[in-house]
Amino acid sequence: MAIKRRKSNVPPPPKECSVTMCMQLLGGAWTPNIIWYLRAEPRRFSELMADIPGVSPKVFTARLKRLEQSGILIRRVMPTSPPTVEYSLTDLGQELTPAIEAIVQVGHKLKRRVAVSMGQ
Amino acid sequence: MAIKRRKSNVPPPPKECSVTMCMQLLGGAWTPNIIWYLRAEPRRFSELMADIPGVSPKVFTARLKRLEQSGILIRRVMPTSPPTVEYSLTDLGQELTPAIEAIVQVGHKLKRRVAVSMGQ
DNA sequence: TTTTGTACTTTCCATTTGGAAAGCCGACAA
DNA sequence: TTGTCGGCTTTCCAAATGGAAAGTACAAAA
Repeated sequence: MAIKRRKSNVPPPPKECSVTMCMQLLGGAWTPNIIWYLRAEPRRFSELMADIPGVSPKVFTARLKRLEQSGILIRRVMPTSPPTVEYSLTDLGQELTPAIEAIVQVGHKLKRRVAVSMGQ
Repeated sequence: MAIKRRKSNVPPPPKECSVTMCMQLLGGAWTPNIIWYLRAEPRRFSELMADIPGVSPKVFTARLKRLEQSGILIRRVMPTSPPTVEYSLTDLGQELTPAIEAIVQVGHKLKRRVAVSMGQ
């Protein structure tokens, strides 16, 4: 029996994939965490790194650099001694916070699922 | 000059990182695309794979399996011949669609940024 | 009996990722 | 002159990732 292939009536299949483009930013280790900790206020390099235990300076600076180049965050060198560097989200970066909030929501439920399935 | 380390007054630092937990699901190649194409209606294996050009069957089934085991989607074998398999989002999976919509939004703007910077 | 269709699975391999550890730089304090 | 601080950078390496290509299983149609 032949099966008819249903045509998709899903809205617009994103042209040249916006999803993929944005996920190449968010995808690497620690990236969403950085945005999460910057969502309320600017934060310094060492503060942010302490917020996110486990990240190495190499990966951490790589992420910050990529996010800056993509216009998600801004890097400001403060005229202190020794110089300190402050990172903050741009408007574009702020648009990602609802995404990360939804991700956190689902993360919570995933944890409950695991907890429940381990409880029996 | 010593610099005072500002204490974070960001809300709750997610305990045992919900962000990271959920990103291990969403992180792999093609994962958000699968959710995107399932958000409106159930869809068959080969349909979904055609929706997402470039994905290999190996990676594709690996993603579907992981998403099923995490309770993001449901796999139903239909009593046809040859058997067909239909995938659909669970309620938990539906909670991810706002996240992916926000990601798409930012993806659009990233593309415009690139387009503009190439135009001059 | 051979072919077709659907949904995978397996093997192999190059590339990418990211962790650990150590080093670097300029300014200032001791 | 040596040490300290903040913010990185570099090197090395093991593990994870994902693509290509081929194979599998089962039922039905030809």
